[in-house]
Amino acid sequence: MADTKGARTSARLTESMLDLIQRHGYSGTGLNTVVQHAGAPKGSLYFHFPDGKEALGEKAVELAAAQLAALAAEVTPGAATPGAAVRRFIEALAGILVESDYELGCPVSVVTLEMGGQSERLRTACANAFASWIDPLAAHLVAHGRSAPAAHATATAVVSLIEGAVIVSRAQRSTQPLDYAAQAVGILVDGTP
Amino acid sequence: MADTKGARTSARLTESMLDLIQRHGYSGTGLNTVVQHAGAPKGSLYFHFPDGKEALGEKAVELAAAQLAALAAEVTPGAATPGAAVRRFIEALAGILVESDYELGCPVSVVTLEMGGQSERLRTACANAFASWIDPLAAHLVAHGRSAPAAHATATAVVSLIEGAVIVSRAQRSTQPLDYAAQAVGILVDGTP
DNA sequence: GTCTATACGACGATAGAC
DNA sequence: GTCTATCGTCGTATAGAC
Repeated sequence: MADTKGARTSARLTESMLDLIQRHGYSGTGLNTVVQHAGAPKGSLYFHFPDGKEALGEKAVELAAAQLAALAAEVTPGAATPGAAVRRFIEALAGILVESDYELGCPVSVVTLEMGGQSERLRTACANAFASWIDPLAAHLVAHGRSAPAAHATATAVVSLIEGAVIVSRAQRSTQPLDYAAQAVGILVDGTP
Repeated sequence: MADTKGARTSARLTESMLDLIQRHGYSGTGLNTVVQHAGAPKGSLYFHFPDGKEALGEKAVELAAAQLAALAAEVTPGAATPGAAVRRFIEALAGILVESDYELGCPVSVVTLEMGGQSERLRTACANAFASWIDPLAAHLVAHGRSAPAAHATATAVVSLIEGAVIVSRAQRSTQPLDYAAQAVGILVDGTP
């Protein structure tokens, strides 16, 4: 079971990195804090992540992408229209934001803004994370009759809108911007207010 | 002219802080780097900003708000519709992004995400910055016949959309997400694709 | 108003024992 | 695989001369 335990330590480190990035950003998150938060042995960090902080950040971004995809899969089935599905997703995000007392922001956004110009590895990870949200949504819109180019454009705008609304909501400590984003999504995706 | 020189030093420090926050985030920007970038005497920092980094960050956020308002005032007059005005603004942002080789992100977004949960002072400064963009846009929409609540909702969504599109554009090193945002703004604001 | 010097902690990362 | 100890650097902030 040595591998299993090692894998769990690695996973806990990644989860802690993700949680702390959401709260304090990438540069604001120290590796000492990460191992402490994970309850992991400090000496194990560079065993599991020989490339150091950058590799850990990359895994955290990938985990964030997977977690939000899972949230979408959990919350959207049964929605009447694509727009309704997206609005359910936005409501779920608003719930997370309120539960955390507006301390959780999007880790992909903040890593993009802090490290996009300095680490090609992290910038690519963030670009892939955004694509992992845009592409399935675009495919869903195509399945509902949109042309592929229009679907891609709309899906990109919807992801951008949600991303921005999370930030404005956090700044204002209110879910109002997310609510307005949900309204706008109805117009953009379903064509009805 | 002692005051004038002091004021210029203070202004240069604020401008440098703003520039560096856009590139490396708040935590990633060291005060040593700021004074060096500003060509300012190191000993002068805590004379002009007795409250230290937090005060400097606050001024940088306020400067960012003013600079983007000035950009809007420069670029939007003469537009046929409110949506066309916003689209001109988005094109200007895309130009800045390309000229900087995708190194400049929104300082308000990144400060919100990094420090919103830790510094009430910075969180408030960011909320005020967002409001300073939302409120005039909402007023403009009211002047074009919208009801006040609808105008506020649409203006908030538009600012969120632009904010998010800047981030996604930076991650993808492409202005495409901003272009799609401009299309979506046409639908949301003017009601025509 | 600005200077130099420095306090003091946290940072990421590494070495070598076990 | 994990431990402790530590390296060198950089961070913010302060002190006291001028």
